[in-house]
Amino acid sequence: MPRQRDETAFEETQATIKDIARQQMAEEGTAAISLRGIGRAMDMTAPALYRYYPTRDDLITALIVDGFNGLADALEAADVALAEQPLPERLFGLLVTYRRWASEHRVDFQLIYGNPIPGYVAPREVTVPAVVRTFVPIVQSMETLLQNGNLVPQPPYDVIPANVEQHERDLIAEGAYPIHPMAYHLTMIVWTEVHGIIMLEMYEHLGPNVGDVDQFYEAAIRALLTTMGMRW
Amino acid sequence: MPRQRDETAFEETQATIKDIARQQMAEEGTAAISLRGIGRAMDMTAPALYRYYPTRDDLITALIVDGFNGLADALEAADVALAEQPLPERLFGLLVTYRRWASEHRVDFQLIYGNPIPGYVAPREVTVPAVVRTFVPIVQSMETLLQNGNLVPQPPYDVIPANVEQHERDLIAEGAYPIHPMAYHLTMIVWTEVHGIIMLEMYEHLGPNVGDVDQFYEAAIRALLTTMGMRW
DNA sequence: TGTACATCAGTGAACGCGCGTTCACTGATGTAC
DNA sequence: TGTACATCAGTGAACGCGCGTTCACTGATGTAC
Repeated sequence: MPRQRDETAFEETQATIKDIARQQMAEEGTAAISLRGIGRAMDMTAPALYRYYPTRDDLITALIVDGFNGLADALEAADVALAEQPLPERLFGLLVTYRRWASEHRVDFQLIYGNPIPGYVAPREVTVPAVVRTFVPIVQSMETLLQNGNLVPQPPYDVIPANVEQHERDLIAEGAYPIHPMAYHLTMIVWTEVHGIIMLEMYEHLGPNVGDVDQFYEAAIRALLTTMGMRW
Repeated sequence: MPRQRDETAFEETQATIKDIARQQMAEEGTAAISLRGIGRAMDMTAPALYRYYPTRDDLITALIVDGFNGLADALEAADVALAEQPLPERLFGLLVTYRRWASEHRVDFQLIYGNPIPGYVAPREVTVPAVVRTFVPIVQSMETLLQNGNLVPQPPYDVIPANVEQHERDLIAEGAYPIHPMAYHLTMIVWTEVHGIIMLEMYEHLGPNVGDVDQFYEAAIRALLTTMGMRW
């Protein structure tokens, strides 16, 4: 056999490329990602990068997948770490982790949930399964809470609007992931509040208004869960 | 006197430039704004545009200011239109207007609250007063509700976290805009939920999950206000 | 143990492109006399 | 009523730049014999 390529070194270089890309995005915005720029920062010529990613868009896709997986990993790890906690605190801990991950990985979060990069379209077959992973721990936690009676939906959260309920039922049936629509629905409500705070914070709109975002976040989420019917 | 420039025509051309810029952004993303592209669409050469905006960044700033003012105008108009309604429905109507404006002016909303355009920094002295205008109707409505006893903060929303309350008090004192911190605080909580739904919807993350976003939004906001202590 | 060579990672020049901006200019137009 | 001219809007060529991508190549390296 003739000379073979060193898979370890190859993957390390791929990782370096992604790291520098993330660094670039952190400095200049997610749209500023450029192969020539990465090459410059790596003391390599741009064409050399084509050995590692066939195209700029493939690099972006890899970064997006990493993003979703990073978030999912963080949530799954937190879920394990919180296993000893009472169930309500465990869900709360997951939500705190969600925001912490976002603020520690600003670029990845923007890549995943912010404006798309101009001229780039994420391939759905890659991203959809990645998104699902980030939902599972939270939805599952909500489902367990409902089953165990730690969360007893209170008015007006005990009623799901008709169209929404139908849609959520269909989704659950399609996905063959057996949970109660209420678990799904309450997750959606919490998720939107979580995202609102995170995104406003990320673009500097919330900090100036509330000062201590940590405190604001925890109070808002606890209040929301409480009024939904959480028994702490 | 020699020939003078036609102010009306001048402003019309400025407006056309902005319209086409918005159209371009709608098609290619907010970052895709380009003077050459606008020129092309207007059957004009790019340098001609420099008569109307001294620089690309000035055009973007003009678009951002238009955005904030458009949202503020819509809210103020809605506030007037809802004057006959009971106070709680009036606030609710404002919040519905907020989201409707966002979905009818996606580009402007992204420009205002989404990822910043790479290489562009909004001048704060221009944007800050513009943002304030969009808050006033909602905060004022919240304040009136509190004063009239239509909104009686319920636990756990009746307590503002210490640091947050201090910050909000300071802001109110600075701005010399006399409202109760609770009005400000409850506005922040509602505002973050509103934004979470809008931003997730805008980037296609919410629709696939709940189907009927109108219904989801209205139920979520009504539930939030109700659990805060609104007496409809 | 020594040598030929397949395969590797990376280079450097070049392609065509679009961008913001500058500059000297052209031709139209309306006012002043 | 006719003409000179200041000012206008817009043009076209050019600047320097950075981008993604292609291509033919170079030199290193490790394996096979």
